Amino acid sequence: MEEGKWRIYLISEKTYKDDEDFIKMCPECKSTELIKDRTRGDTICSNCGLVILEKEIDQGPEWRSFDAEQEKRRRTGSPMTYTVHDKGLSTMISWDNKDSYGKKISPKMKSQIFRLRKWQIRSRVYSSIDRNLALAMSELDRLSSQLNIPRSIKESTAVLYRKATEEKLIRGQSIEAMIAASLYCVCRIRHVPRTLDEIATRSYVHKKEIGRCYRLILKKLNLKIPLASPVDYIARFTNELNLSGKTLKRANEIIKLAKEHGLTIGKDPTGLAASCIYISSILEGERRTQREIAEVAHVTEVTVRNRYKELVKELRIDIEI
DNA sequence: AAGACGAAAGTGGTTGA
DNA sequence: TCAACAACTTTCGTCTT
Repeated sequence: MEEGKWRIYLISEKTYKDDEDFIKMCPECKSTELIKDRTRGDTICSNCGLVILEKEIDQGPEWRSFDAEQEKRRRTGSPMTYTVHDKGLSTMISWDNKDSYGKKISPKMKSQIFRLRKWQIRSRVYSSIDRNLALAMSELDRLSSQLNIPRSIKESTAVLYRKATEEKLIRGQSIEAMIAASLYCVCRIRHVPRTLDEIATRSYVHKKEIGRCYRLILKKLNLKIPLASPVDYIARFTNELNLSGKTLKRANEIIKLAKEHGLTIGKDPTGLAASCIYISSILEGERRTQREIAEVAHVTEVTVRNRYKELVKELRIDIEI
C-alpha cells in the first residue's frame, strides 16, 4: 500500500470493545460516509481514504476484569481457543521418564506418573472425536493462513465444525471437505468474501465435494446464509488494486443502481464487482486495465467487458474511454 | 506493443420434464 | 436421468491508442 494514500487510524481495543459500532464518523475529516471492508475488518472513509483499523493488535492475554465473568480470567496461561482440538487446555505427559530438564525422575514419581498416564489415555484427548478434531484444526490452520482469514473467522469456523461433529455430520465425509465447507459457511455469514473457488484451490478436496458438504451443513444445522453480494467483494478488490476510497464509493453507488435496475440477478457477483470497479476507476481517473481487475476478481476480461458494457448501456453512464 | 473489442465454440452447473 | 439453457471461459483475429 502506498504511503500517503492510505493513512491509518488505530482504535484501541478497549474503545472498540465497549461499543462495536462506535465508529460512525471519520476521526479526521468528520465525514460520516464510511465503508466497511469486511475482508479485513477495517473501515475506510470514502471521503479522505483514511483506514480506520479495528483489528486487535495484541492477541496475547492482556485482559482486565470488568465484571464477575472476567474476574475469573487470570493473566497466566494462553487464552482459551476453539481452534485447538482441546481448546488449548490439555497437558501432555510424555513417554520417557524424564522431567522437564531432561533428568531422570525418581522411582516414587515414576509410579505416580504411570497412573497419570493411564488416565490420560482414558481421557477424551485420545478419543476418536478428538483425534478427528485435532486433524481438522490443523487443516483449518493451514487453509486459513493461506487465505488470510482473520482470527475471529477461524474461531467461528472451529465452533461450527464442533457443532457439525456433535450433530454427527462428519461421519462418512472427509475432514478436509468438512473444514473447507465450514470455513466457507462462516465466510458467507460474516460477509467476508472468499469464493468457493478460492477455498477449493487451496484445499485438497474438489470444489464439488466442498459444495456438497456445504449444502449438508446448511440443511442439517438449519443455517440461514445471506446471498453473496457484489458489495462484499468490491471493498476487497479495490483494496487489492490500491484504489482510493472515492473509487470504492463510486463503485458501490454503481452496484446499487444496477441492483435497482435488476441487472444483478443471476450474474456472478465477482464479475459484477469487477465491472463496477472498472467503470468507477475510469470515472475517478484511476484507470485500471480490464486484465488487472479481472485478475484480482478471478474472472476473465471478457466477463468484465460484457458486464461493464451492459451496465453502461442500461444505466446510461457517460463514459469516455 | 499493449489494451480493448467481439465472435465463436466449449464448459460446468441449474432447471424442469 | 436427460436435455435445454444461461452464464461464464477460452481462444483468436482485429481494431485503437
